[in-house]
Amino acid sequence: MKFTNQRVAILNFLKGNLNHPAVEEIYEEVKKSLPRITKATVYKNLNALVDNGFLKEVNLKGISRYEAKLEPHHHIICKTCGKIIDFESDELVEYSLEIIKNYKGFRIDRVETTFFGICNTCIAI
Amino acid sequence: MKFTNQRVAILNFLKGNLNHPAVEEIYEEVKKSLPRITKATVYKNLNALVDNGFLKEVNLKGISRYEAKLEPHHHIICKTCGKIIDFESDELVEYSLEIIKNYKGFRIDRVETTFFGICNTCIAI
DNA sequence: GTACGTGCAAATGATTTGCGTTAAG
DNA sequence: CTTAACGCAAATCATTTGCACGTAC
Repeated sequence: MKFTNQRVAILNFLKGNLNHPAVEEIYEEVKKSLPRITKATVYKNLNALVDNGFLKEVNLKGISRYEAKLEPHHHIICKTCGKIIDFESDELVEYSLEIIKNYKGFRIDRVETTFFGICNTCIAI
Repeated sequence: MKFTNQRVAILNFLKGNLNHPAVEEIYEEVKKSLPRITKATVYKNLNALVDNGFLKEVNLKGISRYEAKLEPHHHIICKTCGKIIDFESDELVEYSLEIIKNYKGFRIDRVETTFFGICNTCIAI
């Protein structure tokens, strides 16, 4: 995989953004430094970066969102505004894998927990 | 909400199918008993049934899939063939909610764990 | 009887593809 | 130099919408 300017710009933007942005936002941001980039290029690069393990994809309501945080972790999602927050708990990962250990029929290699609720901002409104 | 023939047919099909089918499959199946039904109607009804709590939606790789199993449960997904298996563990639900209990900033009301791996069928191939 | 649902066709929106050109290694 | 990636436009695919007609309640 070649590390083109476009790819580096996308990676750098995502390394500094913990909000799990969707394609549109990534495109708008990267366009500031690379005005000739197209959305198709952003799509191709996001797919390549995910396939090569540089990014993780989170799908919410049919829309792909991306994060550069590669360590196993969990997500908390606000059902009202759609905000996604990372939540780290190795303890929860280990407990989940322990629970599934004796399940026959699958070789499990990854686990993720998703919490749903309402964030404080949306509660206040 | 009115319980039309179309809605009942969709609900009944999903109550007898644990494979989390996508819209296309639901449409093809329901069409057998209601040949004049359209895919738009299936979409509208699936949305209505989810909104009214008769179905749950599972999104995998940007495609919506549906299940009639309403109790909190977890999913095991085969990364190779995409098969989704239900996995019940009240213990895991409780443990997860206990872990998140002291997290400030969200009022959590639901949790789901997703396990990823390879199913025995795909391992054998 | 009336509001809600259906069927049809057309629109939308996210994502992908084909291809000639460009640049990374 | 050679191959992968870019940019552009067109295509694809899931899903939604508008509206006249039909039917559950």
